[in-house]
Amino acid sequence: MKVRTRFAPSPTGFMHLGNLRTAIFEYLLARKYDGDFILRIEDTDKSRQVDGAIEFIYKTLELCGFKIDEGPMNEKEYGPYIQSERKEIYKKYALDLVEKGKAYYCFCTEEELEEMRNKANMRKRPFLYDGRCSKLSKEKIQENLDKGIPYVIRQKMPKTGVTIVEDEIYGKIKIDNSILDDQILLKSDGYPTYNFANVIDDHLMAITHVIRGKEYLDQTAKYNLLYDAFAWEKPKYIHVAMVLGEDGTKLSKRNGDASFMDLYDAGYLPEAIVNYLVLLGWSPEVNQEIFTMPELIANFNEKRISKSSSQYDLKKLQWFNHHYISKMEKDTYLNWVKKYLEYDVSDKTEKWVNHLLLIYQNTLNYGQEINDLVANFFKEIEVDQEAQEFMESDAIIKDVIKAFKEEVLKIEDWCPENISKAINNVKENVGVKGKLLYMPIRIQASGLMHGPELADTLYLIGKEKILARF
RNA sequence: GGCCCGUUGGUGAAGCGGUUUAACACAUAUGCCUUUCACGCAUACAUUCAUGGGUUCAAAUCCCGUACGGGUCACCA
Repeated sequence: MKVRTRFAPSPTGFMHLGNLRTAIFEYLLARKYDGDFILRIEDTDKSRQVDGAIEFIYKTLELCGFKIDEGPMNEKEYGPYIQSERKEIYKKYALDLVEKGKAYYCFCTEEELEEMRNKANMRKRPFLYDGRCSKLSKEKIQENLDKGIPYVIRQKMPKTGVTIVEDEIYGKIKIDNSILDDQILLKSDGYPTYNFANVIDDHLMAITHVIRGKEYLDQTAKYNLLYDAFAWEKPKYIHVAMVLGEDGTKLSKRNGDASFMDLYDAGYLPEAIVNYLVLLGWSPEVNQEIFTMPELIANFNEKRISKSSSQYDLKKLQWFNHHYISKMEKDTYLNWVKKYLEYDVSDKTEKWVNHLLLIYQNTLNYGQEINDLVANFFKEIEVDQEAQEFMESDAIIKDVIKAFKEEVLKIEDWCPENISKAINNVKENVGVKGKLLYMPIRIQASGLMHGPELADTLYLIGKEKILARF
């Protein structure tokens, strides 16, 4: 049987890293077995719709390098791939279950349910629907239907026994049937519930492996009962533990935790993000951290997904990103990093800009950081206290400054090579070397004690400005 | 509260009964390199695997209890 996995997000226009990681696992599993990767949009809650969300999801997955074999924007035989367009399908299957006596109409109102809930609360018992509507006579049901009374369809759950859930990661989980609610399959607005739509779609779309968050582990008992009711074969379940934020709590937009797009906009490369995320809660058998997509596919083994949740660590992501940036081709790097440069460089030559950006390729952690790194070349000189103290630490420093200015005046072709020679001449003439030679020049020129290669720094500042500062 | 799951360092983690004095990586610290600054490189960093007990000649690895953390109990996904 052909392996088919699916990524099934809600169209909220927001993709947090836990979500993306699930997509990565699903994608890798599909590719590893030469299977299909399907995108399905779960929009059964009309109130959470966001315009353009589907395009957003496509864009995100595309940036990550995932090829979607089937989905709303490239439909195949299993469509439609948007749940709101499959409304009639769910209804048909829900009714089918009613027919078989495994589900029933429920006409209970919000108020009635509220009352039951309160009673349960008072007795400190979890609320379970008492199944009163399952005892309605055929005639009464028809009567209610004719009157147009709103209804939901609920699944009849067994009251005794246990349901076994088999998960590839967690093994066998036993769930007591007595805690299972007669779950709603079809809501009164005619839309299916998430759980129901999932089972129907996964079966109809021939999904073989369901990868999802661990928070669904308990719910899987209900899924299994549904598969049993239809006498359908169950997919393999792979529940994955959560990704926690940097503070160890749940990832959330509110906590300011980054989403994929936030990171992308800040200048994190998708391949770095993917590489980082795949190693959160999964480890390969080989001792290797940097992976290309084909390597990932070859090395992926769903059995090695971790049982415990893992904490997101920006520093490590930065390390991956730094690595990928420094490995970029020169031209690719320049085109990429220019998107993040916010300074006005219209009065500079392209040569100058490229030189500036290139010297930071091995330092840069993320695109937007270029603005911090480069800032000193766009503002007036400021000498901090430490630098000031250094300048006063030795009498010879004044001679270095003076000698260097003389050397600068002699330079005709202003380039890093000639600047290096000038520095060397100062070394010979004044008789200083090392820190005492380099620091005074650096501080006098830039105000800072650190920065890129000195000759490059001076070159970029420009001859005129240097002369003015010395 | 009931039920389910988890617990190896600041972080990601390997290990799954004996070549483990717990791999590797990030972070951190120190040093080296570069006549400066970064990059890079090297070294250090858990006497111990939440905790108590048990099984065993031998346990991070198996079993039980406890603690802690998380999840779940909707006409939300």
